[in-house]
Amino acid sequence: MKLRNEYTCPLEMTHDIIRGKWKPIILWQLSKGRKSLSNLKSEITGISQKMLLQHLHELAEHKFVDKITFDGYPLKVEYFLTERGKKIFEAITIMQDVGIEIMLDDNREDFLKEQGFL
Amino acid sequence: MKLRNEYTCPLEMTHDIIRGKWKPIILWQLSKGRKSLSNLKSEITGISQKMLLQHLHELAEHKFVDKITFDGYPLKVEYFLTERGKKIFEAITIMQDVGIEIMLDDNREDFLKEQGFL
DNA sequence: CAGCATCCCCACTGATACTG
DNA sequence: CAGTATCAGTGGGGATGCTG
Repeated sequence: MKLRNEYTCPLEMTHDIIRGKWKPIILWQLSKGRKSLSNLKSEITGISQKMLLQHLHELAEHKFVDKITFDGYPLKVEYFLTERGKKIFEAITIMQDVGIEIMLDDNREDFLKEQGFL
Repeated sequence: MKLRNEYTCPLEMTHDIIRGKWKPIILWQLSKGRKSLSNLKSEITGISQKMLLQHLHELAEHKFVDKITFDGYPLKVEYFLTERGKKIFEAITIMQDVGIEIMLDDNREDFLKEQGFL
């Protein structure tokens, strides 16, 4: 995700970092606890490994997530939210709530029930 | 902003709507009160009229903002946040806070003071 | 002042194949 | 299982000019 050259407002900074298509869902999944790459890949429908890694790197670069690498085979890595990551997760929670509102407006009540969001 | 065909989670819905480069700043500005198009244009540094209108339309389409059109000349229109708009504005406030954190990490304290964010 | 139409570029994304 | 490299499409965003 390319950052702008000039910022007029800190909000723009955070937004540029979060804008990626899969960023919020990644943060959402990580809020549930530590996850391996393959965990995340199987839990996030439709994401490719490349995008997952790319977004994880960008989130890590700005300290929203961090990871632990374990020695030995098979390879083991765990990703998790930093304090900063937990903080914007609060924002993501609000987005989730609003999303439910929108889908209700859109008559997708059945989908929401089916998926356990209601 | 193109919406996906399939959603696995309401969060993705909200995110797709907010993703646009200028959406959060528009919402931020509107949180201060009703604004005309030219108000917004002059307050948001770098935005073109085309993008401003496009993003306002998309936000209106999903009921984050609404507008009042007044009769007579010169033309007068006022944009404002809906209840839903005020709700995600809470999320945007958090993003602003985190943005300040990030800029502090990045030694942009002087910029933040200069702009009145500290 | 508010709003629409067009043209163009580049960044984001996706698919696929390969390495430790 | 974790991670990198390359290539191709596409749609988001910028510039500009026109209309009521």
